[in-house]
Amino acid sequence: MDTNAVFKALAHRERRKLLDRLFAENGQSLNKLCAGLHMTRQAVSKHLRILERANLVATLKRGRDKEHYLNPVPIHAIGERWISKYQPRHLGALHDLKNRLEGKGEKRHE
Amino acid sequence: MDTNAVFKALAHRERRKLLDRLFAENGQSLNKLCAGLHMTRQAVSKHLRILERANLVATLKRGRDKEHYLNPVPIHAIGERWISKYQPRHLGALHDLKNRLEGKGEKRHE
DNA sequence: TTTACATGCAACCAGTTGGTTGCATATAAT
DNA sequence: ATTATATGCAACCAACTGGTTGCATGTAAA
Repeated sequence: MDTNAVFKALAHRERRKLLDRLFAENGQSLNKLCAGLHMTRQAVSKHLRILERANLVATLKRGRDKEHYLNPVPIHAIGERWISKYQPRHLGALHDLKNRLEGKGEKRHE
Repeated sequence: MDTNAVFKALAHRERRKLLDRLFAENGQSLNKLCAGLHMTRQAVSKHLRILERANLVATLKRGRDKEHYLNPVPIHAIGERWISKYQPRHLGALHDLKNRLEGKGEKRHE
């Protein structure tokens, strides 16, 4: 998985909004996804291509529409490998702090 | 919290590497953090400022050194509000899929 | 077969990003 | 006091990003 592509894809409000919309209703067409976004269809298309390259959405051409489907796997992977690393895993922040002060090692990722 | 600033700050390999380094050893000085990165100290300083503005690192001037401390809170917040939303929360992917097919609503964030 | 609609593609452009170099400043060490 | 070290600041620059417009193409509807 291209972690960098995923982070870069997530680093834009409108793209996160698009994911949000697909989460709410999967399989929407380009035109449908454009509604309410303050930019041209072509701009939205570019954003969707970025999400697609990051493997966050998959597409399916059906008739003259292009359906967009959310793929949660890369987000899950980032959560697992990246986010959870920085979080208290056991009994809250105090326990975590204690671990750090004791110098206990942690697995590193990426 | 400025979610966008955090995502943008994370959308760069070297900046994630810097967080990694601070996770491994907190409180490092600018010079120490430069070691092994293929760019000038000034560039690293810029990256650190971006992390600082996103509230991902806090700094403390001590003598002629500037110490950098990791702040895991924004990452935690993103994990809570953003990442976990896209993840199976209960008994694995099948359960999650079942929920979606049943059209159960989920809280939305941002 | 026309006409309308959904999308694709390419050129272009302004603003941002990510890096550099050069110099200034502040603190520590000799 | 002098020298060395750690950092700060500003100007500059190439490359990338995020948007536009204009036109082409493919599919559905009348």
